Amino acid sequence: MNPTIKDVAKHANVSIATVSRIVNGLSGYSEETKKKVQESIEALGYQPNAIARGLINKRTQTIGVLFPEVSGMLSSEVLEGVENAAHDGGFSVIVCNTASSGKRTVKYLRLLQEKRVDGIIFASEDVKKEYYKIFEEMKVPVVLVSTASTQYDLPYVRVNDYEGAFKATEYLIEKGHEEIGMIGGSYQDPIAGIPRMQGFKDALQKHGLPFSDDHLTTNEGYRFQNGKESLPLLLKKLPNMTALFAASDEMAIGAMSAAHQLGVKVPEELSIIGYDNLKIAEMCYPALTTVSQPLKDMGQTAGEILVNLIKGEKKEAESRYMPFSIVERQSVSDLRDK
Amino acid sequence: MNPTIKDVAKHANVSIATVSRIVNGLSGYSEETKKKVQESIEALGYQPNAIARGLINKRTQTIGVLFPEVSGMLSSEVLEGVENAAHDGGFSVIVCNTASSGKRTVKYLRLLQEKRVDGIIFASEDVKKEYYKIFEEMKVPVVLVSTASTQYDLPYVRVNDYEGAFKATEYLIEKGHEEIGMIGGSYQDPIAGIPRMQGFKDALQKHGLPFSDDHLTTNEGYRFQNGKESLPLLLKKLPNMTALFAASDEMAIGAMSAAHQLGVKVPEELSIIGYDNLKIAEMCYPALTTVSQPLKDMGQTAGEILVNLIKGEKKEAESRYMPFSIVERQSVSDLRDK
DNA sequence: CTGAAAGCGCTAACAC
DNA sequence: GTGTTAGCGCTTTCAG
Repeated sequence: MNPTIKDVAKHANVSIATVSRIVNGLSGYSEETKKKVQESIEALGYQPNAIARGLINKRTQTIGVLFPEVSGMLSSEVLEGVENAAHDGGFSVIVCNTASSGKRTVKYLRLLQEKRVDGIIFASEDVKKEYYKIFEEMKVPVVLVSTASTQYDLPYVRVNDYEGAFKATEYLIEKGHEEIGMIGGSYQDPIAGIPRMQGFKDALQKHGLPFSDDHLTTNEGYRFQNGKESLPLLLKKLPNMTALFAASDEMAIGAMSAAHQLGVKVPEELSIIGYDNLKIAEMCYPALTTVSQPLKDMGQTAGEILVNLIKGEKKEAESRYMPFSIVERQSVSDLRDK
Repeated sequence: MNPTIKDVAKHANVSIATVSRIVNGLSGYSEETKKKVQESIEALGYQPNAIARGLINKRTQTIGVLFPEVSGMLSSEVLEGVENAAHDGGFSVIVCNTASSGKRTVKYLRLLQEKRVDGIIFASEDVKKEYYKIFEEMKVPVVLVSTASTQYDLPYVRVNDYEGAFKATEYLIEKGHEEIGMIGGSYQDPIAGIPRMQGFKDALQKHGLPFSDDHLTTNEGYRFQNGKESLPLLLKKLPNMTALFAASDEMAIGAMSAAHQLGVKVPEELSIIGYDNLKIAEMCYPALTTVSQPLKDMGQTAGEILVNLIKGEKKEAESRYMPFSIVERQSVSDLRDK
């Protein structure tokens, strides 16, 4: 067995209380005993038991992070940021893969409750009533990242999707495009779906460009396949389309792939702008112009907010809109050049 | 505060021992008291405290996973597999980002030791002496994934890199290529570096093809940039090169990107085969032919082995070579067609 | 079948 | 300065 505080106390000929004080950097002992105890700790290879500590402090120094999918490129960047902030704040992070399943999510939340995590980061999904009830039961702070709750007042860290989509569309318009299509998400998705489509529409309208259902395809997901399948549909509805806004980078790259297959040249015949700025955006050819979400920063910020909330330094959490920007690469051509 | 076992006992008018038995599904109580207790549990919303449990059982039902980089596409797929297996086995997983830093790794290992994790998964890095010493101190099982230890006898889950590289090269040769180059890793890297380069050389030799330093560039890392920078170098050394084996998909795609810029057509003028089969391999254009490592499966398998080790079902861990395969897509052309 | 009590490793009063 | 002691919430003998 690992040595305990008792063993150290015995070895150093002091009481366990003294050892505890020294280990925790409190006051109340002479330099002499301190040295003695530290030698004993060294000699025995003593490591304090965080479990016992947690039992008494009611603090586990651990947070839980829930993702709909841990291997997604979006999630993994956010996770890196969260892990970073947590670690800096002295916390460990338990990852949970909800697989977008309500049952799994509830199961995980219960687990995190039993494990007495000090806080939770909830990513990329809508907060259902069941979840919120558990949050309340747990009485630990919760921070949303890359999502927001339509019904509950929970702090979030995200970018303004409406604005991002609006700007992306305007960017295309500024480049001289007039027949612009969009590969969108779902009208059921209040987070990434509706706002991005609305931003698109409003930008067209503001600039006096027409919008109809022909300008848009909706999709269940935001994956490569969705984009790849959407492009031909969109092209059929809008044969003169010169530019395209995709609601995610994966979709944009899917569309690019479909374009290659159809012999449509990007960006010469079709300009494409994506959304997210995943690592792949700069790896594809032509490199994708896209709306950049500071994914890692978002994770980091969410982690920091949570840590502050746990430490009680901030009572009320401030939600944060993170700045987005348009990263210009090679997938959009300027029609005004001609 | 959350209700404790005491509260439940009081509410149900029984002793805490009885509640404990019922909660843990042990025997020794009447159906009647069981019902009574369950109602109390329900009424109070009681959740057993895993911390207190862990203190007494010396089991936290938690494992730690160390990655050199959590946002890498390789790591994130492995992580998903690990998380899956762990969850199925009733364990939670704490992720740790070592950032390839020895200091950070040691710090994390200490942390995991304090948190009393039941086991560790160590990914993609060589096991240094310092690490191994801590593993021994901790007395918990360790499983390596996507790496192996040259010095220590630790169970691992990985693919045979030498074989993978050998087959990839042979694949190119079978397609009629004779001037074949390689973008490799480092001779300092005994895991992914040397074996893949050796496999490449040996395959050339077996088929009577020449090999010299001109056929290879070495790199510090396996990233997109490394590949992108390597291609021009290689092309200068080996102007007649018709095919290329890259030691990672990222490098392959980097090379592809450089080829596009140089006006070299893939696969018409230059065939490229990668290594890993990341999700991006099918997203790029042309879709990348590559050596597939079953990343998620590897994580899953490593997780299962670790769980078995912890549960004591298997005393000695069997290391596992996972099967690789060549996924044919569009980045390699068949010279014999002409 | 059920309860009392010891104790997991530690912290935090409270004494001396 | 330092030690004693009472728990944290739970499991597990050991009695009854």
